[in-house]
Amino acid sequence: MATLKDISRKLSISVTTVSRALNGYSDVNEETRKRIHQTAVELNYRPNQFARKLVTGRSGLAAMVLPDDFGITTREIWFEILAGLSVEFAKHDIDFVLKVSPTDQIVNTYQRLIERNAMDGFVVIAALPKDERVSLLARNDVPLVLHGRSEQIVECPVFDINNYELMLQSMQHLLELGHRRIAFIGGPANHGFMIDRTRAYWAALASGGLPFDPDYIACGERMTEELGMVNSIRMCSSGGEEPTAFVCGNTMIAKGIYSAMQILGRNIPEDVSVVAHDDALPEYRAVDFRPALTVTRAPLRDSSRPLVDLLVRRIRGEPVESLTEIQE
Amino acid sequence: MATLKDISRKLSISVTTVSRALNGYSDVNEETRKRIHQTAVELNYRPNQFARKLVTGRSGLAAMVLPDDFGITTREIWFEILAGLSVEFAKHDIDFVLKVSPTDQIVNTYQRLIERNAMDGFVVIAALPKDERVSLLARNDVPLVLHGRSEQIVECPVFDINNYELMLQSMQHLLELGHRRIAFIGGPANHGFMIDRTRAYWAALASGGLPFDPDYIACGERMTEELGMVNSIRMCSSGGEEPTAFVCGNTMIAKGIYSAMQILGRNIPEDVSVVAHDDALPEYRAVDFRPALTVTRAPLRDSSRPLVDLLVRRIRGEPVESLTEIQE
DNA sequence: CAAATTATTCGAAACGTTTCGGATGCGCAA
DNA sequence: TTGCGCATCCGAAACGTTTCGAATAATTTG
Repeated sequence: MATLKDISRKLSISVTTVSRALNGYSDVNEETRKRIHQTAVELNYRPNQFARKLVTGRSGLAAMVLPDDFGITTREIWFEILAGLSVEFAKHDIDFVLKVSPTDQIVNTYQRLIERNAMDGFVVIAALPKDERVSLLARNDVPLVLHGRSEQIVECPVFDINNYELMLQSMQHLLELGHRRIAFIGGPANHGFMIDRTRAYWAALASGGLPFDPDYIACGERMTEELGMVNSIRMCSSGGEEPTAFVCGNTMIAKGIYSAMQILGRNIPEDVSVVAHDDALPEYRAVDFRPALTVTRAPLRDSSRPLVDLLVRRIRGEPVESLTEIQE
Repeated sequence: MATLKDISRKLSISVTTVSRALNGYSDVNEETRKRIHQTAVELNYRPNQFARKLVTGRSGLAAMVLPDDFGITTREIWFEILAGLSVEFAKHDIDFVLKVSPTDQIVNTYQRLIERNAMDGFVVIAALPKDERVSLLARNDVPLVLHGRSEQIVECPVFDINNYELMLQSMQHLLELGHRRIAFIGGPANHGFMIDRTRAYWAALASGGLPFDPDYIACGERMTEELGMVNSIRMCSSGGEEPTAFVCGNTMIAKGIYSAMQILGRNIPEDVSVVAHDDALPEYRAVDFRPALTVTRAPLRDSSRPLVDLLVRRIRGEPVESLTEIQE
């Protein structure tokens, strides 16, 4: 592998100047810079990341730690997130490392990673209102970016979607269609996004002059087809009045409801309407539902880029105040 | 972060000795070694990977590059593989980096990674008989481990299952049950494992004195439920004689066949038998099939460890001849 | 007892960068 | 002429480790 020294020798120019030329400093003559660039290409020079890290403190590595039981979501969704992050980080010349850890060891894993000091930053998905991972990282001054808002007042960039607003939209849509019994099948109750959506659900009901029926809301640790299926069947066969519409936390839940309705012999959209938040996968895209599914969109794919951008800017030292982004 | 120098200073022992003590060299007194270890713990010392890399050439990083269209398999399967690798590499103190690349850029991605010289090794899954990735890595002397055999004579460790033998078992099982019309729904025709299985399929037919009917074999780039569904329906409704048994490339294909048979009103196992190779996911485990699915087992989960072990040993410089492992 | 061996320790160089603090030469104003 | 500012370049130190070669002291061997 060619090194700075090789270029320096070949051109009889000091290593310093070569380094500064390649890094775009202004105190090197345009002429020399050109020659240096040229020989760099000729010799197929690639900077040694490790030498660089040694002196700058940057490693060109970012990581995500995830639980081996998938936490709130599914393999497919995780993969989608991972793939997106990998691609986006690559654009910034950062290698993306994946750590899978037993669920009860997550914090330890972070601890070890922090101590080793080998990661430039972390992506934390599905932050809890009070999140131990977040406070640990923040305490140690390790850059991180959050998906989902956290109550803690930590200085870190956050990317989120406006869950309250999106939920409100879904509800209003259904209310306008004349629905009076609207069920909500969401996700894990303790997560920020679920709290926001539930608040919006209440608010919409209230604005429509409708009562809140606790039987019409379902939470679950994992937002899967199964969750949608099981809960919609329960709601439709409890003997009480059946809901005429469902709002779902994601499209997989909607898929589950579609199956359930088929089993129960209900027709969509004649007997029951289904709307969902489309955060999911191409295969689950709303357009592929028969009959079509109404959605509020904010696909996961689209969140990788803002997440990575925010983290990179944080790593570069931009002030955190400027680094919160809410997608409407 | 504490460094060797900190320990050295605190104990008035040279950096050299501290380093050698910590790395388990034999030329340091047991007594001093103990003291050094102790202060290392006290100071919470962690070796700086980058300094180490700079001098040893090892980075503590291993990577896998995968296509953004998932190649032959699905998100779930990829995730399962990734998770397994991450866990296993962690045991060897190696960080696992994930690179997702546009399918037509895969080789370029490898090229860049090789040039940067930042990875200790690579895992290559689903090697083709003549695989450009493999030859590129091998040519550049980069350690890699292969899942699936490659025709090329490259010096690299290989982990594989005995596809020929497993297929033979499945077929013999069905032949013993008296089946005469056995269909095979496999995977991508150009892959080594598929070639082996097809050979075994032929051999088994021949040994049972049965003719080979090209309508009874189906290949497909992606081994999904859909593949199983579409092809089994086609085979059962082509007008000709229907197969009485299916052998599947994996359990997802089997799942698709189960659905198809339900749609067509065929009963398993009365009307048709299904056996599969169980390489897949916990949710697709054979025991969960109703009625039960007969399988030859070699789950993906179990392959992470041998893959990682082989790669690590290769990186450490063990001779390659000893590094091929075929699971029966 | 001298010589050879062994056990233990260490100094210094090396890995490939970045960066601080000058150095040099030149043109230009005073 | 002197002094200043500017453009351009460079030497040397530093980052934290590993490792080669040698030094020292202790022990064994002949």
